[in-house]
Amino acid sequence: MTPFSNHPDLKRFLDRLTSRSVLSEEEQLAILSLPSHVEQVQSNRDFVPLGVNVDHACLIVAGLVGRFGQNSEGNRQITAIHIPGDMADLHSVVQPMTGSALQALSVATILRIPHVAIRTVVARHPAIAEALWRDCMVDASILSQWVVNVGRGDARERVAHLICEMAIRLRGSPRRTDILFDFPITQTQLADATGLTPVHVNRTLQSLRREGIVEWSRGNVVRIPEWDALAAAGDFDPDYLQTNVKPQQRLGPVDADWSPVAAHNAHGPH
Amino acid sequence: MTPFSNHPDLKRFLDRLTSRSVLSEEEQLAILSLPSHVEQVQSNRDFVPLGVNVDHACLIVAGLVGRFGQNSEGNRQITAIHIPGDMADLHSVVQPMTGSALQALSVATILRIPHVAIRTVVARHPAIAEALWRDCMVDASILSQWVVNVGRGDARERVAHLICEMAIRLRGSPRRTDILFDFPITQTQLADATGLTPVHVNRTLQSLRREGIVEWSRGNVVRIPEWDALAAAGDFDPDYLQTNVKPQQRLGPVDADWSPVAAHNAHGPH
DNA sequence: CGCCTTCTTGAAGGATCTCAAGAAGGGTGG
DNA sequence: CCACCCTTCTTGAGATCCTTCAAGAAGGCG
Repeated sequence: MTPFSNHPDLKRFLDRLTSRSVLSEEEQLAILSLPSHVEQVQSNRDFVPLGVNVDHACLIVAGLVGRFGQNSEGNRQITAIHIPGDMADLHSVVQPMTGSALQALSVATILRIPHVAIRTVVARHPAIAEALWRDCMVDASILSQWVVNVGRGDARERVAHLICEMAIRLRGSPRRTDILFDFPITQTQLADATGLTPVHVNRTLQSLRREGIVEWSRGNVVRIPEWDALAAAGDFDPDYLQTNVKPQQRLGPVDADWSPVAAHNAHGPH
Repeated sequence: MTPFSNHPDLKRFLDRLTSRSVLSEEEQLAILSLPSHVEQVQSNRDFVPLGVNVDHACLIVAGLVGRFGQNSEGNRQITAIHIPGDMADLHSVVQPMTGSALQALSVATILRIPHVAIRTVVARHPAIAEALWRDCMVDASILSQWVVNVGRGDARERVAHLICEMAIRLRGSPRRTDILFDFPITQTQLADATGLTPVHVNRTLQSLRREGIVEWSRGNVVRIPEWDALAAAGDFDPDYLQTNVKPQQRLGPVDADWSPVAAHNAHGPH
Protein backbone atom coordinates (compact mmCIF):
# COMPACT_ATOMS: atom_id res chain seq x y z
CA MET A 1 0.00 0.00 0.00
CA THR A 2 1.53 3.22 -1.13
CA PRO A 3 -0.54 6.27 -0.34
CA PHE A 4 -0.24 9.18 -2.77
CA SER A 5 1.90 7.26 -5.21
CA ASN A 6 -1.07 6.39 -7.44
CA HIS A 7 -2.29 9.92 -7.48
CA PRO A 8 -2.55 10.25 -11.29
CA ASP A 9 -4.64 7.10 -11.62
CA LEU A 10 -6.97 8.19 -8.83
CA LYS A 11 -7.30 11.50 -10.61
CA ARG A 12 -9.18 9.88 -13.45
CA PHE A 13 -11.65 8.39 -11.01
CA LEU A 14 -12.02 11.74 -9.30
CA ASP A 15 -12.76 13.36 -12.65
CA ARG A 16 -15.50 10.84 -13.18
CA LEU A 17 -17.01 11.75 -9.82
CA THR A 18 -16.74 15.50 -10.21
CA SER A 19 -18.33 15.35 -13.65
CA ARG A 20 -21.60 14.55 -11.90
CA SER A 21 -21.13 15.65 -8.29
CA VAL A 22 -19.80 18.70 -6.53
CA LEU A 23 -16.80 18.05 -4.28
CA SER A 24 -14.80 20.57 -2.27
CA GLU A 25 -11.03 20.87 -2.48
CA GLU A 26 -10.69 18.95 0.74
CA GLU A 27 -12.98 16.19 -0.43
CA GLN A 28 -11.11 15.91 -3.71
CA LEU A 29 -7.86 15.61 -1.85
CA ALA A 30 -9.35 12.88 0.32
CA ILE A 31 -10.14 10.86 -2.81
CA LEU A 32 -6.69 11.41 -4.25
CA SER A 33 -5.12 10.33 -0.99
CA LEU A 34 -6.77 6.92 -0.94
CA PRO A 35 -4.21 4.19 -0.44
CA SER A 36 -3.99 1.64 -3.20
CA HIS A 37 -2.10 -1.27 -4.57
CA VAL A 38 -1.30 -1.56 -8.29
CA GLU A 39 -1.71 -4.87 -10.03
CA GLN A 40 -1.47 -6.30 -13.54
CA VAL A 41 -4.22 -8.76 -14.36
CA GLN A 42 -4.24 -11.28 -17.21
CA SER A 43 -7.24 -11.70 -19.44
CA ASN A 44 -9.63 -14.62 -19.09
CA ARG A 45 -8.83 -14.97 -15.45
CA ASP A 46 -11.10 -13.85 -12.59
CA PHE A 47 -9.25 -11.33 -10.47
CA VAL A 48 -12.34 -10.96 -8.33
CA PRO A 49 -14.09 -14.31 -7.97
CA LEU A 50 -17.77 -15.03 -7.51
CA GLY A 51 -19.39 -15.52 -4.13
CA VAL A 52 -16.71 -14.31 -1.77
CA ASN A 53 -16.44 -11.41 0.63
CA VAL A 54 -14.06 -8.79 -0.67
CA ASP A 55 -12.35 -6.15 1.45
CA HIS A 56 -11.32 -3.80 -1.35
CA ALA A 57 -12.67 -2.25 -4.53
CA CYS A 58 -10.96 -2.25 -7.91
CA LEU A 59 -10.24 0.86 -9.92
CA ILE A 60 -9.44 0.26 -13.57
CA VAL A 61 -6.29 2.04 -14.69
CA ALA A 62 -5.75 0.53 -18.13
CA GLY A 63 -7.49 -2.06 -20.27
CA LEU A 64 -11.06 -3.26 -20.24
CA VAL A 65 -12.71 -5.25 -17.49
CA GLY A 66 -15.90 -7.29 -17.70
CA ARG A 67 -18.36 -8.16 -14.95
CA PHE A 68 -19.39 -11.75 -15.48
CA GLY A 69 -22.48 -13.52 -14.30
CA GLN A 70 -23.07 -17.14 -15.13
CA ASN A 71 -25.70 -19.81 -15.00
CA SER A 72 -25.16 -23.30 -13.69
CA GLU A 73 -24.22 -24.72 -17.09
CA GLY A 74 -21.25 -22.36 -17.02
CA ASN A 75 -22.57 -20.10 -19.77
CA ARG A 76 -21.17 -16.70 -18.98
CA GLN A 77 -22.89 -13.40 -19.50
CA ILE A 78 -21.09 -10.08 -19.31
CA THR A 79 -23.28 -7.63 -17.41
CA ALA A 80 -20.98 -4.63 -17.61
CA ILE A 81 -17.82 -3.50 -19.34
CA HIS A 82 -15.64 -1.17 -17.31
CA ILE A 83 -13.14 1.27 -18.72
CA PRO A 84 -10.19 3.12 -17.20
CA GLY A 85 -11.40 5.49 -14.50
CA ASP A 86 -14.26 3.22 -13.44
CA MET A 87 -14.34 1.72 -10.00
CA ALA A 88 -15.58 -1.61 -11.25
CA ASP A 89 -16.98 -2.91 -7.98
CA LEU A 90 -17.58 0.24 -6.01
CA HIS A 91 -20.82 -1.35 -4.86
CA SER A 92 -18.81 -3.83 -2.86
CA VAL A 93 -18.22 -1.09 -0.29
CA VAL A 94 -21.80 -1.50 0.88
CA GLN A 95 -22.26 -5.06 -0.36
CA PRO A 96 -19.01 -6.99 0.04
CA MET A 97 -20.38 -10.41 -1.00
CA THR A 98 -19.66 -10.58 -4.73
CA GLY A 99 -22.56 -11.45 -6.99
CA SER A 100 -20.49 -11.43 -10.14
CA ALA A 101 -16.88 -12.00 -11.08
CA LEU A 102 -14.48 -9.48 -12.55
CA GLN A 103 -12.22 -10.44 -15.39
CA ALA A 104 -9.98 -8.44 -17.67
CA LEU A 105 -11.01 -8.61 -21.33
CA SER A 106 -7.46 -7.94 -22.36
CA VAL A 107 -4.44 -7.42 -20.17
CA ALA A 108 -5.36 -4.72 -17.68
CA THR A 109 -3.95 -2.69 -14.85
CA ILE A 110 -6.01 -2.16 -11.73
CA LEU A 111 -5.71 -0.44 -8.38
CA ARG A 112 -6.99 -2.30 -5.36
CA ILE A 113 -8.35 0.12 -2.78
CA PRO A 114 -9.24 -1.16 0.70
CA HIS A 115 -12.85 -0.76 1.75
CA VAL A 116 -11.72 0.49 5.13
CA ALA A 117 -10.04 3.44 3.50
CA ILE A 118 -13.10 4.28 1.44
CA ARG A 119 -15.38 3.86 4.42
CA THR A 120 -13.20 6.12 6.52
CA VAL A 121 -13.20 8.83 3.89
CA VAL A 122 -16.93 8.52 3.39
CA ALA A 123 -17.65 8.76 7.10
CA ARG A 124 -15.70 12.00 7.28
CA HIS A 125 -17.13 13.47 4.08
CA PRO A 126 -20.84 12.84 3.50
CA ALA A 127 -20.63 14.54 0.11
CA ILE A 128 -18.28 11.79 -1.01
CA ALA A 129 -20.83 9.20 0.06
CA GLU A 130 -23.34 10.90 -2.16
CA ALA A 131 -20.90 11.07 -5.07
CA LEU A 132 -20.11 7.37 -4.77
CA TRP A 133 -23.76 6.45 -4.44
CA ARG A 134 -24.51 8.50 -7.57
CA ASP A 135 -21.64 6.87 -9.40
CA CYS A 136 -23.09 3.45 -8.61
CA MET A 137 -26.43 4.59 -9.97
CA VAL A 138 -24.87 5.58 -13.27
CA ASP A 139 -23.64 2.02 -13.59
CA ALA A 140 -27.14 0.86 -12.72
CA SER A 141 -28.59 3.02 -15.51
CA ILE A 142 -26.23 1.38 -17.96
CA LEU A 143 -27.22 -2.03 -16.64
CA SER A 144 -30.86 -1.16 -17.06
CA GLN A 145 -30.31 -0.15 -20.66
CA TRP A 146 -28.42 -3.40 -21.14
CA VAL A 147 -31.54 -5.33 -20.18
CA VAL A 148 -33.58 -3.43 -22.73
CA ASN A 149 -30.97 -4.00 -25.39
CA VAL A 150 -30.60 -7.72 -24.75
CA GLY A 151 -34.30 -8.24 -24.14
CA ARG A 152 -35.73 -6.35 -27.07
CA GLY A 153 -33.11 -6.00 -29.76
CA ASP A 154 -32.13 -8.39 -32.51
CA ALA A 155 -28.51 -9.29 -33.07
CA ARG A 156 -27.76 -6.32 -35.26
CA GLU A 157 -29.22 -3.87 -32.78
CA ARG A 158 -27.46 -5.39 -29.82
CA VAL A 159 -24.03 -5.32 -31.38
CA ALA A 160 -24.46 -1.83 -32.79
CA HIS A 161 -25.79 -0.55 -29.48
CA LEU A 162 -22.84 -1.89 -27.56
CA ILE A 163 -20.39 -0.31 -29.98
CA CYS A 164 -22.22 3.00 -29.64
CA GLU A 165 -22.11 2.82 -25.87
CA MET A 166 -18.41 2.11 -25.79
CA ALA A 167 -17.70 4.87 -28.30
CA ILE A 168 -19.36 7.45 -26.09
CA ARG A 169 -17.89 6.15 -22.87
CA LEU A 170 -14.38 5.90 -24.25
CA ARG A 171 -14.35 9.03 -26.37
CA GLY A 172 -16.93 11.27 -24.78
CA SER A 173 -19.45 12.95 -27.07
CA PRO A 174 -17.75 12.21 -30.35
CA ARG A 175 -17.97 14.11 -33.57
CA ARG A 176 -20.45 12.84 -36.09
CA THR A 177 -18.05 11.29 -38.61
CA ASP A 178 -14.86 9.31 -38.63
CA ILE A 179 -14.79 8.24 -35.00
CA LEU A 180 -11.86 6.08 -33.98
CA PHE A 181 -11.32 4.26 -30.73
CA ASP A 182 -9.53 1.30 -29.27
CA PHE A 183 -11.78 -1.57 -28.33
CA PRO A 184 -9.71 -4.62 -27.48
CA ILE A 185 -12.40 -7.29 -27.23
CA THR A 186 -12.81 -10.65 -28.93
CA GLN A 187 -15.93 -11.69 -30.76
CA THR A 188 -16.47 -14.35 -28.12
CA GLN A 189 -16.50 -11.72 -25.39
CA LEU A 190 -18.80 -9.61 -27.52
CA ALA A 191 -21.08 -12.61 -27.69
CA ASP A 192 -21.02 -12.95 -23.90
CA ALA A 193 -21.97 -9.31 -23.60
CA THR A 194 -24.82 -9.38 -26.09
CA GLY A 195 -26.28 -12.78 -25.25
CA LEU A 196 -25.47 -14.17 -28.68
CA THR A 197 -23.19 -16.93 -29.92
CA PRO A 198 -19.73 -16.10 -31.21
CA VAL A 199 -20.68 -17.39 -34.64
CA HIS A 200 -23.63 -15.10 -34.89
CA VAL A 201 -21.70 -12.10 -33.63
CA ASN A 202 -19.24 -12.77 -36.40
CA ARG A 203 -21.94 -12.76 -39.05
CA THR A 204 -23.57 -9.69 -37.58
CA LEU A 205 -20.30 -7.76 -37.58
CA GLN A 206 -19.63 -8.79 -41.13
CA SER A 207 -22.98 -7.47 -42.13
CA LEU A 208 -22.32 -4.14 -40.39
CA ARG A 209 -18.93 -3.95 -42.08
CA ARG A 210 -20.34 -4.80 -45.49
CA GLU A 211 -22.78 -1.93 -45.14
CA GLY A 212 -19.94 0.40 -44.20
CA ILE A 213 -21.45 1.18 -40.80
CA VAL A 214 -18.47 -0.08 -38.81
CA GLU A 215 -14.86 -0.69 -39.66
CA TRP A 216 -13.13 -3.05 -37.34
CA SER A 217 -9.64 -3.99 -38.32
CA ARG A 218 -8.05 -6.84 -36.53
CA GLY A 219 -5.92 -4.44 -34.56
CA ASN A 220 -8.69 -3.69 -32.05
CA VAL A 221 -9.36 -0.30 -33.55
CA VAL A 222 -12.97 0.49 -34.32
CA ARG A 223 -13.80 3.17 -36.84
CA ILE A 224 -17.27 4.59 -37.22
CA PRO A 225 -17.56 6.45 -40.52
CA GLU A 226 -21.01 7.88 -39.82
CA TRP A 227 -22.21 8.09 -36.25
CA ASP A 228 -25.83 8.52 -37.21
CA ALA A 229 -25.87 5.33 -39.23
CA LEU A 230 -24.54 3.27 -36.34
CA ALA A 231 -26.76 4.97 -33.79
CA ALA A 232 -29.77 4.20 -35.98
CA ALA A 233 -28.73 0.57 -36.37
CA GLY A 234 -28.31 0.26 -32.61
CA ASP A 235 -31.38 2.32 -31.74
CA PHE A 236 -29.02 4.26 -29.52
CA ASP A 237 -29.92 7.27 -27.42
CA PRO A 238 -27.02 8.37 -25.20
CA ASP A 239 -29.15 10.03 -22.53
CA TYR A 240 -28.95 7.06 -20.18
CA LEU A 241 -25.19 7.45 -19.87
CA GLN A 242 -25.74 10.73 -18.05
CA THR A 243 -22.66 12.05 -19.76
CA ASN A 244 -23.68 15.65 -20.06
CA VAL A 245 -25.40 16.26 -16.76
CA LYS A 246 -24.43 19.18 -14.60
CA PRO A 247 -22.95 18.20 -11.26
CA GLN A 248 -25.67 17.78 -8.68
CA GLN A 249 -25.72 19.88 -5.59
CA ARG A 250 -24.77 18.23 -2.34
CA LEU A 251 -26.99 16.26 -0.03
CA GLY A 252 -28.55 18.54 2.47
CA PRO A 253 -31.72 20.17 3.63
CA VAL A 254 -34.00 22.29 1.56
CA ASP A 255 -32.24 24.18 -1.17
CA ALA A 256 -34.48 26.79 -2.65
CA ASP A 257 -32.53 26.75 -5.85
CA TRP A 258 -32.85 23.06 -6.35
CA SER A 259 -34.33 21.38 -9.41
CA PRO A 260 -36.70 24.07 -10.53
CA VAL A 261 -37.73 21.90 -13.47
CA ALA A 262 -39.05 19.25 -11.15
CA ALA A 263 -41.79 21.38 -9.74
CA HIS A 264 -43.46 21.32 -13.12
CA ASN A 265 -42.84 17.81 -14.30
CA ALA A 266 -42.63 15.76 -11.20
CA HIS A 267 -46.07 14.64 -10.32
CA GLY A 268 -46.76 13.73 -13.89
CA PRO A 269 -50.23 12.98 -15.16
CA HIS A 270 -52.75 12.69 -12.36
CA MET B 1 -48.36 15.93 2.86
CA THR B 2 -49.24 14.35 6.13
CA PRO B 3 -46.26 13.50 8.32
CA PHE B 4 -46.66 10.43 10.53
CA SER B 5 -49.98 9.46 9.06
CA ASN B 6 -48.41 6.90 6.72
CA HIS B 7 -46.34 5.40 9.46
CA PRO B 8 -47.44 1.77 8.90
CA ASP B 9 -46.58 1.89 5.22
CA LEU B 10 -43.19 3.42 5.88
CA LYS B 11 -42.62 0.69 8.44
CA ARG B 12 -42.44 -1.90 5.70
CA PHE B 13 -39.77 0.09 3.92
CA LEU B 14 -37.89 0.50 7.18
CA ASP B 15 -38.01 -3.26 7.71
CA ARG B 16 -36.48 -3.71 4.32
CA LEU B 17 -33.66 -1.35 5.25
CA THR B 18 -32.99 -2.82 8.68
CA SER B 19 -32.88 -6.33 7.28
CA ARG B 20 -29.56 -5.40 5.68
CA SER B 21 -28.35 -2.31 7.56
CA VAL B 22 -28.03 -1.29 11.19
CA LEU B 23 -30.03 1.77 12.14
CA SER B 24 -30.36 3.38 15.56
CA GLU B 25 -33.70 4.15 17.19
CA GLU B 26 -33.36 7.77 16.21
CA GLU B 27 -32.53 6.93 12.62
CA GLN B 28 -35.47 4.55 12.39
CA LEU B 29 -37.76 7.24 13.69
CA ALA B 30 -36.41 9.64 11.08
CA ILE B 31 -37.43 7.20 8.34
CA LEU B 32 -40.85 6.68 9.81
CA SER B 33 -41.36 10.42 10.06
CA LEU B 34 -40.82 11.07 6.37
CA PRO B 35 -43.67 13.09 4.93
CA SER B 36 -45.59 11.43 2.16
CA HIS B 37 -48.58 11.61 -0.06
CA VAL B 38 -50.73 8.55 -0.76
CA GLU B 39 -51.93 7.86 -4.27
CA GLN B 40 -53.83 5.20 -6.19
CA VAL B 41 -52.38 4.44 -9.60
CA GLN B 42 -54.12 2.64 -12.43
CA SER B 43 -52.41 -0.11 -14.37
CA ASN B 44 -50.97 0.45 -17.83
CA ARG B 45 -50.44 4.10 -17.14
CA ASP B 46 -47.06 5.70 -16.40
CA PHE B 47 -47.22 7.37 -13.01
CA VAL B 48 -43.58 8.33 -13.39
CA PRO B 49 -42.83 9.21 -17.01
CA LEU B 50 -39.60 8.83 -18.92
CA GLY B 51 -37.05 11.59 -19.30
CA VAL B 52 -38.24 14.13 -16.75
CA ASN B 53 -36.77 15.48 -13.54
CA VAL B 54 -38.64 14.16 -10.53
CA ASP B 55 -38.64 15.73 -7.08
CA HIS B 56 -39.91 12.75 -5.11
CA ALA B 57 -39.47 9.01 -4.82
CA CYS B 58 -42.23 6.40 -4.87
CA LEU B 59 -42.74 3.81 -2.17
CA ILE B 60 -44.94 0.90 -3.16
CA VAL B 61 -47.66 0.22 -0.61
CA ALA B 62 -49.83 -2.29 -2.45
CA GLY B 63 -49.81 -3.92 -5.85
CA LEU B 64 -46.96 -4.51 -8.25
CA VAL B 65 -45.03 -1.85 -10.14
CA GLY B 66 -42.86 -2.31 -13.21
CA ARG B 67 -39.92 -0.24 -14.36
CA PHE B 68 -40.17 0.11 -18.10
CA GLY B 69 -37.51 0.86 -20.61
CA GLN B 70 -38.28 1.07 -24.28
CA ASN B 71 -36.64 1.30 -27.65
CA SER B 72 -37.63 3.72 -30.34
CA GLU B 73 -40.10 1.33 -31.97
CA GLY B 74 -42.07 1.47 -28.74
CA ASN B 75 -41.27 -2.07 -27.71
CA ARG B 76 -41.28 -2.02 -23.95
CA GLN B 77 -39.02 -4.01 -21.68
CA ILE B 78 -39.62 -4.35 -17.97
CA THR B 79 -36.30 -4.00 -16.18
CA ALA B 80 -37.57 -4.48 -12.65
CA ILE B 81 -40.68 -5.51 -10.80
CA HIS B 82 -41.22 -3.78 -7.48
CA ILE B 83 -43.28 -5.12 -4.62
CA PRO B 84 -44.82 -3.47 -1.56
CA GLY B 85 -42.10 -2.12 0.69
CA ASP B 86 -39.81 -1.25 -2.21
CA MET B 87 -38.89 2.33 -2.94
CA ALA B 88 -39.18 1.87 -6.66
CA ASP B 89 -37.09 4.86 -7.69
CA LEU B 90 -34.95 5.50 -4.68
CA HIS B 91 -32.11 6.14 -7.08
CA SER B 92 -33.85 9.31 -8.21
CA VAL B 93 -32.67 10.95 -4.99
CA VAL B 94 -29.18 11.15 -6.46
CA GLN B 95 -30.23 11.00 -10.11
CA PRO B 96 -33.49 12.87 -10.60
CA MET B 97 -33.61 12.58 -14.39
CA THR B 98 -35.66 9.45 -15.02
CA GLY B 99 -34.16 6.84 -17.31
CA SER B 100 -37.16 4.55 -17.15
CA ALA B 101 -40.87 4.89 -16.54
CA LEU B 102 -42.83 3.45 -13.65
CA GLN B 103 -46.16 1.81 -14.25
CA ALA B 104 -48.42 -0.27 -12.06
CA LEU B 105 -48.90 -3.82 -13.32
CA SER B 106 -52.25 -3.98 -11.61
CA VAL B 107 -53.96 -1.30 -9.59
CA ALA B 108 -51.48 -0.15 -6.97
CA THR B 109 -51.11 2.20 -4.06
CA ILE B 110 -48.00 4.29 -3.72
CA LEU B 111 -46.55 6.88 -1.39
CA ARG B 112 -44.82 9.85 -2.96
CA ILE B 113 -41.99 11.07 -0.75
CA PRO B 114 -40.29 14.37 -1.56
CA HIS B 115 -36.58 14.20 -2.30
CA VAL B 116 -36.01 17.19 -0.10
CA ALA B 117 -37.28 15.26 2.89
CA ILE B 118 -35.08 12.29 2.11
CA ARG B 119 -32.06 14.51 1.48
CA THR B 120 -32.60 16.31 4.75
CA VAL B 121 -32.82 13.07 6.69
CA VAL B 122 -29.78 11.67 4.94
CA ALA B 123 -27.71 14.78 5.63
CA ARG B 124 -28.48 14.48 9.33
CA HIS B 125 -27.96 10.71 9.49
CA PRO B 126 -25.07 9.34 7.44
CA ALA B 127 -26.02 5.80 8.41
CA ILE B 128 -29.28 6.28 6.54
CA ALA B 129 -27.35 7.34 3.47
CA GLU B 130 -25.46 4.09 3.67
CA ALA B 131 -28.65 2.08 4.13
CA LEU B 132 -30.28 3.72 1.11
CA TRP B 133 -27.17 3.28 -1.01
CA ARG B 134 -27.08 -0.39 -0.03
CA ASP B 135 -30.76 -0.75 -0.82
CA CYS B 136 -30.13 0.61 -4.31
CA MET B 137 -27.35 -1.90 -4.75
CA VAL B 138 -29.67 -4.78 -3.94
CA ASP B 139 -31.87 -3.63 -6.79
CA ALA B 140 -28.78 -3.45 -8.95
CA SER B 141 -27.93 -7.05 -8.07
CA ILE B 142 -31.37 -8.11 -9.18
CA LEU B 143 -30.96 -6.14 -12.38
CA SER B 144 -27.63 -7.79 -13.02
CA GLN B 145 -29.16 -11.23 -12.60
CA TRP B 146 -31.93 -10.15 -14.94
CA VAL B 147 -29.35 -9.53 -17.66
CA VAL B 148 -27.95 -13.02 -17.19
CA ASN B 149 -31.41 -14.52 -17.27
CA VAL B 150 -32.54 -12.69 -20.39
CA GLY B 151 -29.19 -13.00 -22.10
CA ARG B 152 -28.45 -16.64 -21.50
CA GLY B 153 -31.68 -18.48 -20.75
CA ASP B 154 -34.23 -19.97 -23.11
CA ALA B 155 -37.90 -19.15 -22.71
CA ARG B 156 -38.54 -21.87 -20.15
CA GLU B 157 -35.63 -20.79 -17.98
CA ARG B 158 -36.53 -17.12 -18.14
CA VAL B 159 -40.12 -17.62 -17.11
CA ALA B 160 -39.29 -20.11 -14.39
CA HIS B 161 -36.54 -17.85 -13.06
CA LEU B 162 -38.83 -14.88 -12.80
CA ILE B 163 -41.44 -16.89 -10.93
CA CYS B 164 -38.76 -18.12 -8.54
CA GLU B 165 -37.52 -14.61 -7.91
CA MET B 166 -40.97 -13.29 -7.18
CA ALA B 167 -41.77 -16.21 -4.92
CA ILE B 168 -38.74 -15.49 -2.75
CA ARG B 169 -39.23 -11.74 -2.75
CA LEU B 170 -42.92 -11.93 -1.96
CA ARG B 171 -42.85 -14.82 0.47
CA GLY B 172 -39.35 -14.79 1.88
CA SER B 173 -37.48 -18.08 2.02
CA PRO B 174 -40.39 -20.36 1.29
CA ARG B 175 -40.88 -23.94 2.33
CA ARG B 176 -39.96 -26.56 -0.22
CA THR B 177 -43.44 -27.69 -1.23
CA ASP B 178 -46.83 -26.18 -1.87
CA ILE B 179 -45.85 -22.53 -2.11
CA LEU B 180 -48.69 -20.11 -2.77
CA PHE B 181 -48.47 -16.44 -3.60
CA ASP B 182 -50.35 -13.70 -5.32
CA PHE B 183 -48.82 -12.57 -8.59
CA PRO B 184 -51.19 -10.26 -10.44
CA ILE B 185 -49.46 -9.97 -13.79
CA THR B 186 -50.65 -10.57 -17.34
CA GLN B 187 -48.87 -12.79 -19.79
CA THR B 188 -48.15 -9.73 -21.90
CA GLN B 189 -46.39 -8.07 -18.98
CA LEU B 190 -44.55 -11.30 -18.32
CA ALA B 191 -43.42 -11.17 -21.92
CA ASP B 192 -42.18 -7.60 -21.45
CA ALA B 193 -40.20 -8.73 -18.44
CA THR B 194 -38.62 -11.78 -20.04
CA GLY B 195 -37.97 -10.35 -23.48
CA LEU B 196 -40.33 -12.80 -25.17
CA THR B 197 -43.57 -12.45 -27.09
CA PRO B 198 -46.88 -12.90 -25.28
CA VAL B 199 -47.67 -15.89 -27.48
CA HIS B 200 -44.52 -17.68 -26.53
CA VAL B 201 -44.92 -16.90 -22.85
CA ASN B 202 -48.32 -18.50 -23.09
CA ARG B 203 -46.91 -21.67 -24.58
CA THR B 204 -44.06 -21.74 -22.12
CA LEU B 205 -46.41 -21.42 -19.16
CA GLN B 206 -48.60 -24.15 -20.54
CA SER B 207 -45.64 -26.40 -20.78
CA LEU B 208 -44.64 -25.67 -17.18
CA ARG B 209 -48.21 -26.32 -16.09
CA ARG B 210 -48.46 -29.54 -18.04
CA GLU B 211 -45.37 -30.82 -16.28
CA GLY B 212 -46.87 -29.89 -12.93
CA ILE B 213 -44.07 -27.46 -12.12
CA VAL B 214 -46.32 -24.43 -11.77
CA GLU B 215 -50.02 -24.01 -11.16
CA TRP B 216 -51.35 -20.66 -12.19
CA SER B 217 -55.07 -20.26 -11.93
CA ARG B 218 -56.63 -17.30 -13.62
CA GLY B 219 -57.11 -15.66 -10.25
CA ASN B 220 -53.52 -14.43 -10.11
CA VAL B 221 -52.52 -17.03 -7.56
CA VAL B 222 -49.40 -18.99 -8.32
CA ARG B 223 -48.83 -22.35 -6.70
CA ILE B 224 -45.50 -24.10 -6.77
CA PRO B 225 -45.94 -27.75 -5.83
CA GLU B 226 -42.23 -28.55 -5.68
CA TRP B 227 -39.79 -25.70 -5.23
CA ASP B 228 -36.81 -27.74 -6.37
CA ALA B 229 -38.42 -28.58 -9.68
CA LEU B 230 -39.09 -24.94 -10.50
CA ALA B 231 -35.70 -23.78 -9.26
CA ALA B 232 -34.07 -26.37 -11.50
CA ALA B 233 -36.16 -25.30 -14.49
CA GLY B 234 -35.22 -21.68 -13.87
CA ASP B 235 -31.60 -22.39 -12.96
CA PHE B 236 -32.33 -20.31 -9.89
CA ASP B 237 -29.93 -19.58 -7.06
CA PRO B 238 -31.38 -17.10 -4.57
CA ASP B 239 -28.04 -15.78 -3.31
CA TYR B 240 -28.18 -12.67 -5.45
CA LEU B 241 -31.29 -11.45 -3.67
CA GLN B 242 -29.22 -10.94 -0.53
CA THR B 243 -32.23 -12.05 1.47
CA ASN B 244 -30.44 -13.74 4.30
CA VAL B 245 -27.52 -11.44 4.86
CA LYS B 246 -26.75 -10.10 8.28
CA PRO B 247 -27.06 -6.35 8.61
CA GLN B 248 -23.78 -4.66 7.77
CA GLN B 249 -22.02 -2.48 10.25
CA ARG B 250 -22.20 1.24 9.76
CA LEU B 251 -19.94 3.36 7.62
CA GLY B 252 -17.00 4.50 9.62
CA PRO B 253 -13.34 4.14 10.24
CA VAL B 254 -11.51 0.94 10.89
CA ASP B 255 -13.54 -1.65 12.72
CA ALA B 256 -11.32 -4.41 14.01
CA ASP B 257 -14.23 -6.82 14.01
CA TRP B 258 -15.13 -6.18 10.41
CA SER B 259 -15.36 -8.81 7.74
CA PRO B 260 -12.92 -11.39 9.06
CA VAL B 261 -13.72 -13.64 6.10
CA ALA B 262 -12.48 -11.06 3.66
CA ALA B 263 -8.92 -11.17 4.86
CA HIS B 264 -8.70 -14.72 3.58
CA ASN B 265 -10.70 -14.58 0.38
CA ALA B 266 -10.30 -11.08 -0.78
CA HIS B 267 -7.24 -10.87 -2.87
CA GLY B 268 -8.11 -14.08 -4.63
CA PRO B 269 -5.66 -15.84 -6.85
CA HIS B 270 -2.57 -13.80 -7.45
C1' DC C 1 -76.39 -9.16 -23.15
C1' DG C 2 -72.42 -7.27 -25.26
C1' DC C 3 -67.88 -5.39 -25.06
C1' DC C 4 -63.10 -5.58 -23.84
C1' DT C 5 -59.18 -7.57 -22.16
C1' DT C 6 -56.68 -11.69 -21.68
C1' DC C 7 -55.73 -16.21 -22.85
C1' DT C 8 -55.30 -19.85 -26.27
C1' DT C 9 -54.37 -22.26 -30.67
C1' DG C 10 -52.54 -23.01 -35.49
C1' DA C 11 -49.38 -22.58 -39.22
C1' DA C 12 -45.62 -20.52 -41.66
C1' DG C 13 -41.50 -17.90 -41.77
C1' DG C 14 -37.28 -16.17 -39.92
C1' DA C 15 -33.56 -15.43 -36.70
C1' DT C 16 -30.33 -17.64 -34.14
C1' DC C 17 -27.99 -21.85 -32.60
C1' DT C 18 -25.25 -26.03 -33.13
C1' DC C 19 -21.85 -28.66 -35.09
C1' DA C 20 -17.95 -29.02 -37.84
C1' DA C 21 -14.05 -27.59 -40.28
C1' DG C 22 -10.97 -24.53 -42.46
C1' DA C 23 -8.26 -19.85 -42.76
C1' DA C 24 -5.69 -16.24 -40.74
C1' DG C 25 -2.76 -14.11 -37.43
C1' DG C 26 0.45 -13.78 -33.43
C1' DG C 27 3.76 -15.66 -30.70
C1' DT C 28 7.46 -18.96 -29.53
C1' DG C 29 11.25 -22.04 -30.00
C1' DG C 30 14.44 -24.13 -32.86
C1' DC D 1 14.00 -17.15 -40.68
C1' DC D 2 11.13 -20.85 -40.60
C1' DA D 3 8.00 -24.26 -38.43
C1' DC D 4 4.69 -24.90 -35.28
C1' DC D 5 0.98 -24.05 -32.15
C1' DC D 6 -2.85 -21.72 -30.35
C1' DT D 7 -6.23 -18.41 -30.35
C1' DT D 8 -9.43 -15.97 -33.04
C1' DC D 9 -11.99 -15.35 -37.03
C1' DT D 10 -14.65 -17.21 -40.86
C1' DT D 11 -17.79 -20.18 -43.56
C1' DG D 12 -21.41 -23.78 -44.49
C1' DA D 13 -25.55 -26.47 -43.65
C1' DG D 14 -29.12 -28.25 -40.96
C1' DA D 15 -31.87 -28.04 -36.74
C1' DT D 16 -34.46 -25.40 -33.35
C1' DC D 17 -36.51 -21.91 -31.01
C1' DC D 18 -39.13 -18.09 -31.22
C1' DT D 19 -41.85 -14.79 -33.76
C1' DT D 20 -45.53 -13.22 -36.65
C1' DC D 21 -50.04 -13.11 -38.19
C1' DA D 22 -54.60 -14.39 -37.64
C1' DA D 23 -58.54 -15.87 -35.39
C1' DG D 24 -61.26 -17.97 -31.93
C1' DA D 25 -62.45 -18.98 -26.72
C1' DA D 26 -62.90 -17.51 -22.06
C1' DG D 27 -63.72 -14.53 -18.48
C1' DG D 28 -64.74 -9.92 -16.18
C1' DC D 29 -67.70 -5.89 -16.09
C1' DG D 30 -70.89 -2.41 -17.42
